Amino acid sequence: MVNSEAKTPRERYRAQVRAEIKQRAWEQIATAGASALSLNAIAKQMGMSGPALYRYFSGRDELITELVRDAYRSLADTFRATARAGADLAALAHALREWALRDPQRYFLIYGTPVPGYHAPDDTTAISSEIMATLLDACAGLPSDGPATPFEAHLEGHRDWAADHPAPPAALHRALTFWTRLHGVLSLELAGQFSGMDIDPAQLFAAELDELTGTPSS
Amino acid sequence: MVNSEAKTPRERYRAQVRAEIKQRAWEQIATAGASALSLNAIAKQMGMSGPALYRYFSGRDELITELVRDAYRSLADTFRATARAGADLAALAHALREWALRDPQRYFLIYGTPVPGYHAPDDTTAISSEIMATLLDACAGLPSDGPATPFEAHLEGHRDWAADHPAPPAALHRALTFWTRLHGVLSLELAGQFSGMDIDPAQLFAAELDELTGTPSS
DNA sequence: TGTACATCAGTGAACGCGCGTTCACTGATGTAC
DNA sequence: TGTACATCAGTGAACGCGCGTTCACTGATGTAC
Repeated sequence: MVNSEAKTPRERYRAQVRAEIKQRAWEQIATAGASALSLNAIAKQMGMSGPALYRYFSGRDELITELVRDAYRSLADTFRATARAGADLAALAHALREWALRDPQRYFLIYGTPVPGYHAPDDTTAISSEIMATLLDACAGLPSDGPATPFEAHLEGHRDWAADHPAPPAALHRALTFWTRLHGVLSLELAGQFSGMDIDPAQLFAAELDELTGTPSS
Repeated sequence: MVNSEAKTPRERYRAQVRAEIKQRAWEQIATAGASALSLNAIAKQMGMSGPALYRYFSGRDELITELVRDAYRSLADTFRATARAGADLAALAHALREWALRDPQRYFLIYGTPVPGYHAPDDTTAISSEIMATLLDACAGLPSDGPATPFEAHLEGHRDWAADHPAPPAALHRALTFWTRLHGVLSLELAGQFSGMDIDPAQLFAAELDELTGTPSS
């Protein structure tokens, strides 16, 4: 276990090729969506034969699973880094938006239309609750405005998710609305639903964010 | 043009088979998602050969386009009917939720992850703004709380969408947040994102709705 | 009412395609003595 | 330092599959006289 970073040239090469496969996969997803991801196409792009990829991934499913995991990890890391540098909701919101805009299909791979059959691997739910935990930390500090709502009463009983982060119902509520409202704007924006009407999605996003943080107008 | 409803037996039969094709297509989409829709599979289900379907649709694309159109029409009709029977936002919200829950994949076909290449046919945007118009009517009657926000100032200049429905910026704003917030909750619910944490999506939906209508607690 | 013809739904064979995946193999790279 | 061997990346052929789509055709249904 000592010096587990030490890689033989072969290991280094393997990691490098694996990385290139994933990168091509992302390009393909960005271009034609996740359902169009094809091992053979990736191999052709890399100037290799199709079966060669089976040295690096046991099959298409493992590759997709890996991409999903990486996407979650990337978002979780972005959140963590943002939170570390002064955790407030606005910063998290903008980090989220930038992350989503950088690669819309990556966002959709996580939060988009689910494929009825497919079930995400178990460890992604762990990363997902890590994201939630970061969000909860940022929500805990805020003043709770107004009395507890019926929904917060509902949350009172079931606050055992985001495991080691017990939080008051008001914070849970805010974290949830942060998530759903920003996702609402973001996903419709990325899907191009605002493109007909001339609305600036960034401003709608900002308006929703203002209402979440209590800032009347930034 | 007189009596355009009068159908010959052949026309009746054609319409019937067309309808069955679409119905099977919906079943297939509900089961395996839109990307898995296959003409041959539909034909097999109906006990016909693949090429037979080309009597009814010029190809796979036309079928999908038709399904998208029907989905928009269905939602627009639901909204219209709801609005006619006493238009308030809560009724529209519940109509939307029920419509989405009845067939999640139909909801996602419209508001879900877009396929990078595909562009919806033009007439769907017309139906889409019909939906928006209904929503705007329901928003117009509500009292505008508080002063105009920066976002509403932004809307002031560009309120020419939802064509013949000029509306004050406050109503536009409320219609947009109605849409994005409820979509936020709904799409995450339908995607199963709440399934890990034990939250009742219906209550979260209700909480968001309450905040939209100004009801402190229903 | 009966016959001749046109319309048209549906078939079966075929085309070309790309997919995921397996298998036996070649040849280069690394390891052990 | 040099030789013998093991490891392993990548190839090419092959399998079976399902897809969308075309085409020439059969046979039933409807239409016109």
